[in-house]
Parts: sequence; C-alpha cells; structure tokens
Amino acid sequence: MVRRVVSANGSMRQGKSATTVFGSSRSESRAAVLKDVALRAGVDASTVSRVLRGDERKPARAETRERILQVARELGYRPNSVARSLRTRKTEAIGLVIPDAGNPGFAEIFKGVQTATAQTGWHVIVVEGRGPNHPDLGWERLVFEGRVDGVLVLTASLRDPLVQRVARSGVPLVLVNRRSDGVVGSVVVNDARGAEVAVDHLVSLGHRRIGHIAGPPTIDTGRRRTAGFRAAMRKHALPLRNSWIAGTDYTEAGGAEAARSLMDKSGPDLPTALYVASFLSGIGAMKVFKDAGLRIPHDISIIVSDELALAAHTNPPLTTVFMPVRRMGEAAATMLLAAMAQEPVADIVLPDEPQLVLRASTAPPGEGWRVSR
Amino acid sequence: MVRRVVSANGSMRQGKSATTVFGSSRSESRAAVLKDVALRAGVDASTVSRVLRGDERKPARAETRERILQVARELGYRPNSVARSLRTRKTEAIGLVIPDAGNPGFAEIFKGVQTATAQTGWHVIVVEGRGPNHPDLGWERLVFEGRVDGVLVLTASLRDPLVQRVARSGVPLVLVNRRSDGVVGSVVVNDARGAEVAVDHLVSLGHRRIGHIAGPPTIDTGRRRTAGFRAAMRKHALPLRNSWIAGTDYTEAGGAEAARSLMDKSGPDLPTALYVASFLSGIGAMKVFKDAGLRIPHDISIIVSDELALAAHTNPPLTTVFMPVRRMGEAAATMLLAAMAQEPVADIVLPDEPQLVLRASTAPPGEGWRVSR
DNA sequence: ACATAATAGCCAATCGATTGGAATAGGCCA
DNA sequence: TGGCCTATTCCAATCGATTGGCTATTATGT
Repeated sequence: MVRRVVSANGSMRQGKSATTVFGSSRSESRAAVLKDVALRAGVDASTVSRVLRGDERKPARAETRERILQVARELGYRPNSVARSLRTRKTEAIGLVIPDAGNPGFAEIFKGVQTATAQTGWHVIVVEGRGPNHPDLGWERLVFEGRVDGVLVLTASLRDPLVQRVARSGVPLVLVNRRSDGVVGSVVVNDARGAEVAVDHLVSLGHRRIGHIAGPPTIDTGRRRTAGFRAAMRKHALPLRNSWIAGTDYTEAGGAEAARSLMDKSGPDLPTALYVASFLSGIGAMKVFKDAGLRIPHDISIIVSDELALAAHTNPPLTTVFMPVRRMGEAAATMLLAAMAQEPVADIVLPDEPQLVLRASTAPPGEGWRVSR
Repeated sequence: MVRRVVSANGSMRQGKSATTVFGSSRSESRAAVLKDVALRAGVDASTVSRVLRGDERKPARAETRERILQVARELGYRPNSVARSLRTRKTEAIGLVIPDAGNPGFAEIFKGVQTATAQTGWHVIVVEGRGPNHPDLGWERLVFEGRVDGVLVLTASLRDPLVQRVARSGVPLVLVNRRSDGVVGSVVVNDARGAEVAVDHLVSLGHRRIGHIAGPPTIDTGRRRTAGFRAAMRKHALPLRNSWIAGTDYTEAGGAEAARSLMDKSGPDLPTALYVASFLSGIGAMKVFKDAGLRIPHDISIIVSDELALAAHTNPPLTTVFMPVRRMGEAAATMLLAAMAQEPVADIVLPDEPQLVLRASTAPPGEGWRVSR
C-alpha cells in the first residue's frame, strides 16, 4: 500500500455545548389528522378524504370543497402515509438492494432509479445486501414485512435463494445488471456487445494477443462479458489462451490479484492487451503492472468496461467502454413500476450501443514484455 | 408500460420471450396475518401478538406459546410493518437526504449510516434533495407524511428554510457535515484542523505562497475549512492574498473554473501550493493546471481534502487529508437514533484527527510559474 | 303538485397489529 | 364449601385514511 499516514499532533474540540431534548418541543401541537379537518370544516372525514384526493365519483359541492381546502391549508394537513398504506395496501416505496455502496458504478444506477421514481413520487429504500449466504436480515424484512411494493436487486448471483424465494412469493422484483435462474424480469446492458467493442478496438490497433480479466462466474453479467469476449476473439480468428484469462470479483484488490496471477501464469508470454470487465478491477490491475515495471500502454494496453468521470484522471487515463448504466437504472425502475401495476415484465437487454471512450491506456502493441524474472 | 425499444442498427434483442403477469402468481396464497395464526392456533390475536413479541407483562402458558410459535412458523407469518407502524406510531425508518449521489464521498457516509442502522434494524430511505430553492417534493413528503421517524440531512445550506421548518416541527433531525442557523443537532468532522494539517504539510515542504480553492460560502463546512486555512496561514505568519483564494461548489467543473479564475487573477504570481477543499474540485483544478502546461507538483503542489481510494490512481497521485467521513455517518446515525429515543442532542465535532495521506501531488516548491501569456 | 331521479354527504366497516381492561378458570386458604 | 387470588386468555378500542352503501336533500319531469 502506498498510504503513508502521518498523524498530526492531537487536539480535540467540541462545538457549542447547547443541547435540547426533542420531546419537549415536539409536543407543541401534534400534526393535524383527517378528523381535525373534518371537525373544523363541519363535515365528515370521508368527505374530506374525497375532496382532498379529488375523487371523481363522489364530488362535493363547490362551496364545501372550498371550505375543506381552506381548513386543510390552515391546519397544514398532510395525509398520513402509514394509515393510507394500510388501507390501500400500497406503500409507494421500493427497495433497492445493492452489493456495496462504495462501488462508484452504483451511484449512476441509483441516479437512474431516482429519475424514474421521483417523478411518480415513489420512495426508495436502499439496503446493502451481503451476498447470498449471509443472514441478510435487511432486505428479507423489507419485503416480507410489507414495507415496499417491489424491489430492484443489484446483487443477485445466478442462484440466489433469497431472490428466488421473493420471486416465488409474488412480490414484484426486477434484477438490475444481473439475472437469476428461473426469475423473469431483468434489465441488463448489452455486455456481449460491450466486450466486442473493446476487442474490436484492440484489434484495430494491431493487437492479436489479447487477454481478459473477467468478473465472477457466479454473476450473469460477468459470464456474458466473458462470452462476448470469446465470441469476439473467434470472430477475429485470434488465439484464446486460458492463461490469458483470469477471474475476479469487481474490486480493486481483485483486479490486482488477477493481474498478478496473469503474470504468473503467462510468464514472458504476457498478452499485449487486456479487456478488463470492471472499472475498479482495471485500476487495481493497472497498478500491479506499473509496479512490475510495465509501461501502459507501451508494454500492455488496457481497456475497461464502464465509463466513469474518474477514468479521465487516472495514470494513464483509461480507455473505457461506456455502458448505459444510468439508463439501465431508469429502465429497471420503470419496469418495476409497470410490474407493480400488474403489467407483464420480461428480460430485456438495453438496445443502447456501448460506446468506446478513447484515452491513453490503449495504443498499438510495443515490443512486448521481455523482463527476466 | 414495458418499453419495447428498437435501436437504429437493429441490434435490439430480447431475452427469453417468456413474460409473466405478477398478479396471476401473486394470488397463489396471500400472506398470513395475525388473525390466521390466531384462528389456527385456537387463540385470540392479541395472545399471538404478545407471544411473538415476547411481552413480559402478560406471558402465555408454555404450552400455548409453543403452539403459537409452531403455527406461526408453519404459516411463515411475518408481522406487517405498516399496521404495526400505524399502531405504535413508529416507522423504524429514517430519511437520508443527499445532494448528489454522484459525489464519491457520499458512499462513505452512507456506509457509516448503514453500520449504525443495520444493527438496530432501521431502514434508510435515500432522497436526492435539490437545493433549498427547488420545490423539493421528495423529502418534504418523507417527513410530513410520516414516512420516517427522523432525518439525516447532508444538503443543508446555512439557512435552508425546509430544514428550519422540519426542525421546528419537532421531527428529529441531524445535520451531517453541515450546520444550519438555529438548528441544534449536527455532526461534522474537524474541518478547521483538516485545513491546518494541510497547510502545516505544505509549510513543512517549504511553501510560503499558498492558495486555497474553497467550498461554497453558503455551506458551513466550506466556511470552516476556509476559516481553518486562514488561521493556519496566520499561525505561520504567511501572507494571505485574496487573489489566491477562489470559491466554488464541490464539483469537478467547479474546481476547473476556480483554477482558471486563480490563474487569471494571479497572473504570473501564482501560489506555489494549493489547498483544495474537495476531492472532485481538486481533480478538476489539476486538469486545468496540467492543460495550461504546469507540472504538478513541480510548478504547483496540490493537496485536497477527503481521502478516497481513487486518489492513489490519479496523475499524479493526490496527497490528501483523510477526514473521518464514515465515522461521521455512523456518529450522525447514532445521534439520530438517540434523538428519536427522546435523548438530548448536541452539535458535535468528531474528535478524530484528520490524517495526512502523502502522495505525489505535493513536493517542495520549484522555480514557480513563469509562462508568458 | 307529486313522483322520481340525481346529488351531496354521512355511517360504518376495513386494512393488521397493539394494548389496557375485563373475564374466566383453577388453586389456595380458612 | 365459600371466598379470594392469580395466572391466562379474551374483548374491544385504537392508530388514520379509504370506500361501499345508505340517507337526506334538492332538482327534474309531467
């Protein structure tokens, strides 16, 4: 690790020492409820309810309506969503299950989800789910205690028992960037095509010895990127060596490990270019190669999947394949909203073309790696 | 509505064509409720409730208890959280209002919040609030429709009317990394000390002409970093020039703009080192300087606030001041939980020392900027 | 002017769980 | 055997909003 931590001399401060107890000020006046409005407007609560939610089937007299609206405004009335949910059996909330908030790709997906849900007034409960083995209390409860009307799952491995159980229970569920056996309803980007774009680019630069750092085989996205990679290599009639493919999870540490294993397995016969299935892994791999004395892109070209703002600032700046991740989040949320409205769902692959974002980590092959070990 | 999209080049694909309507499978058997368990166990619903939640004051006979537990297990009974919330007037959910999910610092705070809430089983509803002017329907409703028991706000400017309104309404609220006039209950890191650590470092390298890219003056954190910067400069008896200080928001574009304005204002008299109040701004500023032909750190040293994993991979790797951001999220959530339990709250500054993380973007001053324009 | 229809608004049940008070049964003591 | 106590369990109200059914009131038609 590069981190050299220098601690400064100790000091401790505390702000204003003022303290308050919320309970004291809270009771100043409890929030108005439907009955309060009804009483003050001299009508029944049911009438208030109908007026406020604009029930067409039983309109109120214009005069009554005005009076009710007026009183509601005066009292600052807001309908209690919990009571409403109990009666209507709708929470207007969805769950978003993510593997790790630290992964920068997640933020994009979340933004996509927000744009779809914010418009319709739905709320998003975010939970970090920890793998299929863990007790995973968090999102288990979310669903089975009826706190949400549906879930978006970004963590599912191919056979995640919890996912399958939820799907069977009938709670609307959409997988994002994932698929799971026997579960219908997923949105993924065109991973195979993304891999192809990457390989095409490397080939067009003149590379023929191309390797791959793959995602975990338990995750569908990882598999499809790898399959796409293999297909693209076949398309160009290029050799595929097992020693040029290393699997890993979607982390920086995993990428570093994969890079080391690649160097170990290949010896002096390292590929001249690498397609890495995740941004963070790419970062980790790049560091390992540089530390080993390889120059990027001179000795080895690197192209990674998923475009992030930070790719422009790495050393060297990373060539990436932009995958429409935000769109994916939006499409998934839209699909979930549809599913919750009893509409049919399907497994879809976003038709958006992955885009090559050209930077400095790829170039025509140099003389290759000839460092004695 | 499920969008069926057709792309230009006809690469549209659709996965398995199987589709299902959730409604059909859902009704296979509606979830068991309290009454179902009661009926089947031959007891009253109230008894079931007391047994399942382990009510000490009215214990059931051992035999009855076993029977109830058995039936509950058979039926897979889970208490409905909406009904429970209505009765108990507790949602066991909190709101987390963030300015922009794209900011990588947010992920850390979120993780801190999660560690505090996950243990106690509370859920987190995340909303992107858009500034104090916007209609901001999102988190307005969250609070006033009783969907959460409290909120953590990461967006508050010094006098955000919505924040003040919520605080007055008595809904427990804790500001994170922010403060707001007249609102008690906030957790911030020691920004002044962070700035001091940065300046001390630059001074120890031999810099005397030190500039600052500040956060927005409407945000308390930004102000305190700037105040800390000024104090540290005074401590070292170093000159402070207004042309060496530029304000901006916490974005990459803002940082770039600030850097340009700094070069414009200073002319050939640019500082030899810069303390930047946010990671993203630092990235943006660094790019502008490099594009202008400055070498970092030879011509200008840069140190930024907030440590992120990606700082190690920028070009050059960024020297940062690690602020205990995750701890801040955790402390804020803990404080909020306390506030919701009617305990007193205060404004606190985390005592954790900011840590210098030394990398390659800072070095002793070179000969300075002497490029004619 | 009378019958009928339309309209406005009220009543009461409901969603599902919690909780204070009442009721029943058995046990104990005199 | 009668009275009292305690351990269990049941009853019913409650949280706040929604909604089908019903009544009272007004409008319409002949």
